[in-house]
Amino acid sequence: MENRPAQTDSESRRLQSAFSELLLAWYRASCRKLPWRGVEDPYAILVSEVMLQQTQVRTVIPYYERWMKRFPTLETLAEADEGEVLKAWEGLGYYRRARLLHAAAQMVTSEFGGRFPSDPETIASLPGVGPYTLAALASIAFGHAMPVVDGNVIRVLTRWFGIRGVPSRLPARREIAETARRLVPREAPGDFNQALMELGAMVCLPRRPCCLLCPVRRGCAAYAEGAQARFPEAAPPKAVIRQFEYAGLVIREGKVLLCRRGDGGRMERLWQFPSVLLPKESKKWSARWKSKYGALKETVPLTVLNYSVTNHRIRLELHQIEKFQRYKLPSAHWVPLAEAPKLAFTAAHRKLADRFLTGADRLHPAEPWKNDR
DNA sequence: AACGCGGGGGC
DNA sequence: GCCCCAGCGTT
Repeated sequence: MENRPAQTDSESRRLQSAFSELLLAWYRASCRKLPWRGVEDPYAILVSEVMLQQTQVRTVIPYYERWMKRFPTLETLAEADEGEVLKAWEGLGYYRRARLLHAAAQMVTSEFGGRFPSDPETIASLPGVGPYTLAALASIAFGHAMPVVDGNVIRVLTRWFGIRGVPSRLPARREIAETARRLVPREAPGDFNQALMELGAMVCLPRRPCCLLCPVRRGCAAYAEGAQARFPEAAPPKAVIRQFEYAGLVIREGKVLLCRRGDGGRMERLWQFPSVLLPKESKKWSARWKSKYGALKETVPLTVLNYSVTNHRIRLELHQIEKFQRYKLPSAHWVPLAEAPKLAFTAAHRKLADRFLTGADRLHPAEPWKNDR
């Protein structure tokens, strides 16, 4: 199957040469005003690009504003401690991004004397900077003609050029990358790249694209065939894994028992209530909880919360534990209630904390039990 | 080359 | 409910 537009070759070439100019003109006339648009500081651009990895603009905006207020320069970020960095990222997800961004700031400070590198190879060596972020930084901040390929670009190019195949697989991926490379102009590559992404975000939508508003609908293979919905080809969905989490709320003497998640696995270094994760719903959860944290008595069910982590669907039950005997505390700490809001929680446990920790010292403090100290 | 990783928004 | 999102690092 040929991957090219439905027009003749000469017609196709003519339309392709007009593609960049029409797209740029559209972008300059009607792009959104975003907090990082028009910014020249490479650090600020890096922050925005890392936040925008797999995260929608709408979600990123408030985080970006707060972040730049708290860490206005590369140095302030480099000097910050990890807890504060994670707190600023709390709720944004993919928490590894925050730690890699932190590491990148420290690397620029320590290895490049605080001067942000401008050559692509050095930019690529920064933690958390992959092919996309490299191209975005290089083109937007430094004017290098490097092609960005993100979800928006994949959708626009597969539709316009009628590129078949699942984009995450090599044949289609290679063709998309090559197409993007051919299109990116020497002049204003940063604007062009942003224009391509803006088109994908505002016009060439995953479902119900607004083709009548599209500046480049002439020449679009999918539009010509009415086949917008077939591009890009979807990969088979991943199986959903169901899990059941049981968390305990233990409060005593104005302190709450909290755990910090370890390295590796998900949501590294974030805080949560002590909990166990089981593959099945079970009334015997407390036995598992006991072997992990300590003996418990007189539990009171408080609430149920459903949430998801990638392809895991988790039903989370929170139980108040009135009597608790600690004998294992691998990663658990007694945290003063006033300190809990300052810690970075996972989103699900943050919801529990906001609901059950505020003013909790005035409720039912758990009682000492047995020889617990 | 495939997989794991968050959370929210839109329909 | 399901799909998607300005991807990256690891295996």
